[in-house]
Amino acid sequence: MTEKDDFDLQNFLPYLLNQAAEESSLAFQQVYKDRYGMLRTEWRVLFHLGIYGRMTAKEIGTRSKMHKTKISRAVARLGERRFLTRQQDIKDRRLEYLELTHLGRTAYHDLLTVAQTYDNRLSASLSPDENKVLRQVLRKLAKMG
Amino acid sequence: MTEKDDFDLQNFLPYLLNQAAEESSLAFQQVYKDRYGMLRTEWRVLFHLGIYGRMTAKEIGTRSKMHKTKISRAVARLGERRFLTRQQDIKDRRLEYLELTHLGRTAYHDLLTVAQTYDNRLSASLSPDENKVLRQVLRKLAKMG
DNA sequence: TGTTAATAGTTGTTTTTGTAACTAACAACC
DNA sequence: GGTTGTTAGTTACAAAAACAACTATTAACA
Repeated sequence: MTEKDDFDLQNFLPYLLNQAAEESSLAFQQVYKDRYGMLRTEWRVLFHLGIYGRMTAKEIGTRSKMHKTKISRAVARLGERRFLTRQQDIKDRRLEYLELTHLGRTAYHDLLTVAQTYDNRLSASLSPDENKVLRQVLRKLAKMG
Repeated sequence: MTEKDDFDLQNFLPYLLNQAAEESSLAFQQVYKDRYGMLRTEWRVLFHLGIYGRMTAKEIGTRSKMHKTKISRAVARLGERRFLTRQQDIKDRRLEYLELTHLGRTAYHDLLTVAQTYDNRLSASLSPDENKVLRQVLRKLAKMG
């Protein structure tokens, strides 16, 4: 992409990434939305706790790069619906440890199965090399500024 | 990703794609926002008209897969700010042909330059093979269901 | 032609998100 | 110990997106 006139929106990386991201998450979104009435921020918090275990909102923020207000709201909603419990740290009362309840773990495992199936389906449409390169490059891009 | 316990959020394609998309569009977003007060939908419409020329809102929708209400509002705002003109089709008065004004073309060319520089910078951080595979795979993913 | 269906685009209302300002608790340091 | 600065998390308000219902116009066809 050096000539001005050659420019194609379909080759502009941020645009292309966005299209692929949107398209590829649509079907999964349908599941967590229809089955549990969750938003994207909410399944993300659920998965962070499901995968990495008990942690604070701050830690979720560091790992996911989501803004703290998003996390705060997602946690509040997941708490109301009994998907997680919140427990204040006694030493530092600003901190709250979040942990999935039985209900939360059940939802997590259910969605995990869906996610895995879904990811496998996406992977299957790509060659082994495409898969490897894609994930590797995406991780690189996700880290840049 | 076959074992349940192996699941890593950082390897789940929809999540990974979203992270990369968000990160990679941040700096560009800053430019069209700060320089022209535009939203994502607005620069997209601007680019569609800049690249492909005069067309209707419907055609933009088909090409971009954006919902018609988003397009309608983006067009309205770009019109108010004199970035484009709207001209009703005489044969079919439901249709309106959209076309960039001189002001619109100026903004388009300015942002195009930024986009190209930006895309080049992203490309430069990847190998030629990574670049090729990435774009090819993203286009494939953007088209699937 | 008259009635029904389809299409292009808009508007109104509700959800979500983004931003900034806020509270509560702790830390640092004089 | 009292001031000042930080940090974790929440809340309030403004901006944007999603969704559904709407208008105006054309197409289809009995």
